[in-house]
Amino acid sequence: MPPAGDVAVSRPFPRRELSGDVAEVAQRLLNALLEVRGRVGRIVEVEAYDGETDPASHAAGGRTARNELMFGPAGHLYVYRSYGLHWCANVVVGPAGPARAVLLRAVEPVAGVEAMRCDRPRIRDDRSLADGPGKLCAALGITGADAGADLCRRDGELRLRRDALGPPDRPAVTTRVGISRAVERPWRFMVPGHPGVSRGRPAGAA
DNA sequence: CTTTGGATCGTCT
DNA sequence: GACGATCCAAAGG
Repeated sequence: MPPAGDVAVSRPFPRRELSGDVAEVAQRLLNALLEVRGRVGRIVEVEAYDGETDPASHAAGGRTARNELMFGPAGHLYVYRSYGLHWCANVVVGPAGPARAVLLRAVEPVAGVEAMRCDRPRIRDDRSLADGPGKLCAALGITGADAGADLCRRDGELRLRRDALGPPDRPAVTTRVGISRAVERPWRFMVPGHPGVSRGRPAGAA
């Protein structure tokens, strides 16, 4: 039996499932596999950002050089630098035009864990390797050089995959983390009961 | 367990 | 010139 998360028993994430209501697409991405040059994580926490209609989105102010990728076709990677220090990764949601995207906030490491530990030597507990949007990129090795990558290709260095484990029937939902506008929208989705979700407190919480 | 402050720089006002 | 879709270590209960 192959180990859980083995990309050999997975298939490309269908691009058509990455278009439509951004909150629904976000939930569809839960439990999908993200493979980056041999390292694999299972997506356990995401947030939806609804383009120019969403005051918390990077696209709220319209098209700029930074957010350009968000306006493009579904299935590509939008990467940005947070606080001048950390990389954060989004899956662009279709159709092209509205700048919808899903922020990947946490993955459970399932392959290439040695390489992740090697890149993050200060992390003692494997549960903390990728339980945050910046930590996820550090663990998987995602940087600005990966911006624009097509995650739905069979042969890419970065691939979004689906295995036998589908999205949860009833994902956990809260408001989004770390934002100051549109804080009331319940657009953070998590695999229920999973230990590997980020530490951030939802916006709008007491 | 929780809270706090520092790091650090591209982007847009 | 201000502000982040953050992380970490240190200090306090």
